[in-house]
This record gives sequence, C-alpha cells and structure tokens, in this order.
Amino acid sequence: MPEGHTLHRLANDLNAAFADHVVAVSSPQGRFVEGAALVDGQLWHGAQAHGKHLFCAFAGEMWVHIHLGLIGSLRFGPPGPPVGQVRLRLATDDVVADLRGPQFCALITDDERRLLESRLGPDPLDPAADPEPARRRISRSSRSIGALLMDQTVLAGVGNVYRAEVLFRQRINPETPGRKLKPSSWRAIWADLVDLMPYGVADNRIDTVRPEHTPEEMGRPPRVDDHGGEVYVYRRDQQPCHVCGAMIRTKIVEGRNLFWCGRCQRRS
DNA sequence: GTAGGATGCTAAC
DNA sequence: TTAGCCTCCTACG
Repeated sequence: MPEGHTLHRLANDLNAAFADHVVAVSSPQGRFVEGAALVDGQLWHGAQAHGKHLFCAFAGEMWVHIHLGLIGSLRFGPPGPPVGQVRLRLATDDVVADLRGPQFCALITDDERRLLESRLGPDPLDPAADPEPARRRISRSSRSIGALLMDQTVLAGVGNVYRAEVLFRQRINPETPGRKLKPSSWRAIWADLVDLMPYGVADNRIDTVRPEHTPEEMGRPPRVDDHGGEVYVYRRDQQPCHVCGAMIRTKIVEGRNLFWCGRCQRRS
C-alpha cells in the first residue's frame, strides 16, 4: 500500500477521525510504551505527511514519526481488543487506528522533524513544493532516471508503482541517465505526478489509466487487465503492452522490480 | 494449509 | 550485500 499517496490519505483520515477529540495513545505490542505514555490523553493536534513519512503532532512540539516501510499498515476500526502486533493504537470511544509492522514509530522533537524533512526531496502532493532542487539533482546525475525517481532525497513520495507508471505515461526510457534527460521530460514527469497522485489520495489506490486522459495524449485506450485496468506496466511483465502490444519487460533497478515497454518508452 | 513476494528502508555486515 | 520488520495478499496443493 504505502507510496506517498497512502500517507497523505492517512493524514487526512486521522485528522477527520480525531480532530477536536482527546486521543488515547498506547502500544499494545509493548515496543512504543514510553513514547505513547508521553503523548497519551491529549487533544488531537493534527497529522501531516511528507513523501512516505507521517507526522502526528502533540503538545510541546513533539511528534510521533511513522514510516510504514514495505509491510507496515495503519488501519481504522471499531474499539476492541488489538489483533496481532499493534505497535501504536490511537483511540477514542468510537474509533481506533492501529499501526502494525512499521519501519519505525518514534517520538521526535520539532527540530528532529525539520531535519528529517530537510533531507527529503519535493513532494508532488504538496501544493507548495518547489521541483527545482529535484531538477538540479537529476540534471547533474549519471544515475538512471529509473533509479533517481526512487531516491527520496531527490523526490519524496514516488515508489515502485508510480515510478514505472509515470515513465510509461511519458514514454521515457528508464535507463536514461539523469543528466541526459531532456528538460521537457523532467517537466512532464513532475507535472504528471502532480496531476496523478491526488487521485491516489482520493481513491486510496493507484490508478494511472485515467478516463480523464484522452487517447491522443496517452495512446490507444487499454484493455482491462487483472489489476482492473488501473496500470499500464506495473507487474505486467510477459503481458502485452496496452498501447503497442509488445511484451512488457522487467529488471531489477535500485533493488526493486522495474517494469517497462521497450517499444513505447524510447524518449530521453 | 502453506509458501513466497511485496507499493520501503535501515543497520549491520 | 544481506537480514530484519513480522503484515497482507496471492498462488498453489
């Protein structure tokens, strides 16, 4: 689940559920007991996301910093005994939010939060984000654009699905070195992410095959596939490209499976 | 029922 | 480079 859109969605959902409520904070699993005790029983101060990082505010400029990692989840449900290893529970009389299997969950100061965020690249889901630092990093790098898009210090929030899909949508060869990427290609990648990722927040899933996009822009409309028609290339290796029919290819880039169409994606 | 992989990233080799 | 988080889902028998 967790690319940037998931964390922004969770921040929204937490704020909707807990605004104007006193929130009980606990760690049923036992691995966040001290931190939980320090922020237990306060009026909700708000949550915010930057890339894949989630920050929940508490009194005294303290924050609970959550990163889901690959297998973490934060789910809402009715009050009741915790199921499984619940690292963190936020609760009112009406609703609980249970955090399981996170990469980390820690109490941090405001200085620590600012330092952490200063190391993240611009987030396409942040309306105030300035893409210029990302452009500069990419334009000076010999690493491939397929690798650079996964680097959270370059761009925050893009994960393996958005990486593959935005490169397909813009017909860009993932192996293009950053410094050989055309300025127009970078502008197109950023604009497309700004356009696309809010749908992920609203729908709580990644749909890159949008009815809003015309065939002229995106190529021939795709046939619906096993994923319900939401993606062009992600996890579609050995299946025909929705646009040209060539077999989708895969290889490991930055430790993760990258999927692309070798025929459609020839731009640099 | 069981195994294996994954929308991520860190720390310890 | 590899184990780890210890969840969730799918494929397979």
